Amino acid sequence: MQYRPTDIEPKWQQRWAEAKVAEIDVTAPGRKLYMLNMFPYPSGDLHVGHGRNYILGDAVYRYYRMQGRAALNPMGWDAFGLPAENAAIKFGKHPREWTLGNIQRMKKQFGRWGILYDWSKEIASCEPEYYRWNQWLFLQLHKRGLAYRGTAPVNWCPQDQTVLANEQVIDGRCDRCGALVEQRELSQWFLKITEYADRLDAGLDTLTHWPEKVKLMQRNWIGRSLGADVDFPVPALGHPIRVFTTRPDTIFGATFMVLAPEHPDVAALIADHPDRDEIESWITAVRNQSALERQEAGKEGRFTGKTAVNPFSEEEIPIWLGNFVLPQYGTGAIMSVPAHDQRDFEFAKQYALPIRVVIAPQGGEAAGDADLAEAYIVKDDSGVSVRSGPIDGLPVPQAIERTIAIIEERGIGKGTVRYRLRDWLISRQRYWGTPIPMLYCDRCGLVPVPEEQLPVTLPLDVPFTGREGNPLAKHETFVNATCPQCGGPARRETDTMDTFVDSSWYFLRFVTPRDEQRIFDPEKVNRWLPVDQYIGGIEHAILHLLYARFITHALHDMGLTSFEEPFTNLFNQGVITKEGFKNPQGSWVSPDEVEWRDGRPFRGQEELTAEVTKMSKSRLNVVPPDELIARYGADTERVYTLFIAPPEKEAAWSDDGVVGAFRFLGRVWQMGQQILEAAPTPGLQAPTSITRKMHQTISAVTSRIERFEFNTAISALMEFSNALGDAVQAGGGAGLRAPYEALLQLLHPFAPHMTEEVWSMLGNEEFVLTSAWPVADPALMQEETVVIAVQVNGKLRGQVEVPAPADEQRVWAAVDAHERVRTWLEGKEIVKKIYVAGKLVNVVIR
RNA sequence: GCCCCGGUGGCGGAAUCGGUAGACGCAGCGGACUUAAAAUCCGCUUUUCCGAAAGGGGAGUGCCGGUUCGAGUCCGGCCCGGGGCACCA
Repeated sequence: MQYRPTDIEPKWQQRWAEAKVAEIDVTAPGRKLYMLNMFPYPSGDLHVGHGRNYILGDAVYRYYRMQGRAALNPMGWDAFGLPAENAAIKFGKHPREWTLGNIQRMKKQFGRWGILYDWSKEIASCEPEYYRWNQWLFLQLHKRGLAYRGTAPVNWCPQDQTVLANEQVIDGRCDRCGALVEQRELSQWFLKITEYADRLDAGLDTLTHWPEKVKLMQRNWIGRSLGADVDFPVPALGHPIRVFTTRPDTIFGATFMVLAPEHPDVAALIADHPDRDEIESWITAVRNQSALERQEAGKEGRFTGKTAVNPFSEEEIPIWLGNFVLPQYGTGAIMSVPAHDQRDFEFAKQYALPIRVVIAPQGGEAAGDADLAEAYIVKDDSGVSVRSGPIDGLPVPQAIERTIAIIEERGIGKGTVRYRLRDWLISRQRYWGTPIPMLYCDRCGLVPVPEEQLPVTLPLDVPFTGREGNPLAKHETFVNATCPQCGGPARRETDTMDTFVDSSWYFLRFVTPRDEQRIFDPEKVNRWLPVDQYIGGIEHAILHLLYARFITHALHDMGLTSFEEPFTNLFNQGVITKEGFKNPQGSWVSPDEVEWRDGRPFRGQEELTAEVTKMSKSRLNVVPPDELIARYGADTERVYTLFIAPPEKEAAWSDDGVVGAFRFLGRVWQMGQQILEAAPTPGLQAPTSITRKMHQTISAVTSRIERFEFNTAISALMEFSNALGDAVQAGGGAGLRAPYEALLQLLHPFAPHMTEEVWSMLGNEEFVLTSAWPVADPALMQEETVVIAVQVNGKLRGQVEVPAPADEQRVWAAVDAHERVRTWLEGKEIVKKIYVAGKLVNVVIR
């Protein structure tokens, strides 16, 4: 019988769905395992690039099931968001309808891949039964001062007509639509993630099973800096201006001060300046610049005409305004040390401000003030302080420490830790999101919606006319409400929440998804969380994972959970790439239209350029799974996807490469038919070499799955299958049933349908419910012979085989018995014999 | 600019501890089966030299140097590619 995946796959998929094999009772006993793939945004059809994430997760889940773990593997939908709204404007379809339709299609696709999820726990963030808890969470945060309304310069996307979080601005552009982001001063809702900056930073040290790369990205994002706050007296103001510096040791070199144009003292400083109007218009211009424009403008500044007093050198230093000083970081004011900071150096050169060298190389001469071509920057003890009074001669680290001590003794400041992290802006002026449960009452001001009135339901009857701001704001019955405090008229908040709020706690909801009384059942959540294995794309390394960690810490502090960190093991898979084609105008061309001439791609007269990029609809380089499955089956796609490359790496999809996986599965299938046909021969054992290979393979595949090395796990299975195939070829299937069944078991997480079918043909009970993971016997893994390499002067001169286990006597006997090797050794003095791991021995001669 | 990660055949990649580099797969070449094609199966496949063959020699993991009996793997210095952050004081 031929291997025909299309005949067998739908049958098993239906069987698994009917038997609800992945449904798990969260109160059932057993050693728990919480597996989770990041829940997707339901954007529509899935392609093979998306498949990698889910196929990988399913393989791991099936493996742990076979290991007997009580495994929870739920799935849901990150269902709010901008694309649904844009689709509504474009196609005239309600975002809800569009979203739910996509969910149905994607769910079907998961089924066709043979992926098992516990659908009884499905959640969609756009449903009131989910987002009411989003609102509840917001109220708890508000109660604790962790949600607040504040006015701040914010990122505004003119295209999407909404504000963006800092995390959503990439190279000064909106990460959704690519429009240049503008700065606007707006009153918005924020979550106070900065309150947790220190714990989010310190917590990274406990995440020992997270990729170093992700932890590093988070660490950089949080941006912890140690330094000092120092007050510089300003006679003209009557109060000092506080600066933050990470290099207090260079304070004797601080020859001027620079304030951000937004600094609160600026107005007072320039009040009597003769060119006040010019300075003010310059400030306005700088404030209206986007972050990108501000940087591209280069360093610009204005002199306020006032001075501050350097508290260490006691000199009067000029106070400048500078576009390169950020209002949001530190105190919005800096002491400038041009000799030892490149930015200050450039500013000093531009405006001819004094430069003073106060650090010299250890054991060397300090550079002359006028001689520097760039700032001299040393942060370790290869630099020492000079011309710095009480810290003269101290290496940099000690000089920093000493200076902070002096600052604190004199009461003019203190050692400080500062973070780059800013508060999380969650207001969105969009319709398709969770309404923020707040009211504006003319009499009582800002009033939270009482918990018992939740959910604040998102009205469905709104018109989608296009770009006129948030349609919610025009919905009369939504906007007009009653104040719960005074009973008077109130206006509802019409901003909705950033969808990253929805995804910052969804993994907690999966345990008790239908609980109508509370956000989750703490007892059950404390049993199942943290998530044991979280799997998703590297693009979430900062945003989602940082927000989820923040909310989990906050819920812990509310006494709702016993854990602070949500994800114990994290795995980030790499993207799938494919060749795409661009015409000379730079737009993408469908591969169907490409003609190859002399090995170069053309469309008509236009020569195209080929580019390997991330698989995506817009680049016209997606491979839809349907055709692939119709031709080769889902098992082939699964095996190929996992075999293609190490899963954390980027991988280029090759249509040619797929057949290798199909052939492999076909051979395993064919072998099954032969074994089935073989006459039963009682007492006949598999050859020792096959048994040994079986145990070696069990051991290899087990450890490789646990380490997420699926590509080599599959290559080990191919090797075993090749060896078993040779044995079947040589002696028929008789006696090979046991190793063959082990092969099926090991292959099952990767190719569940085919292995299930053959398993049942062999007369076994249903695989997915009953089959256990095989165990390797180390004693039976040992090779019977050990190969010994003989080296002379570092050159390999021959190999001899020694019966295992190899000992010295046997090695020399084997060398003697090997004519060629013996010839090499004759007359030479043996210097050293090295035994390695009891396996390979080199005899070294000099 | 700062930080991080890589560089191995025509290609994807393998090589738990420093121990026969190139497993496994794709593509390619040769062959079997077939009226033919597809499918399938078998063999070869880093490179170069000697040899009719069996077989044997040399070189080889981005470059230069070091440690070691032995280096893709460890150390130092470069070159190239990718990613993250980006005026964060």
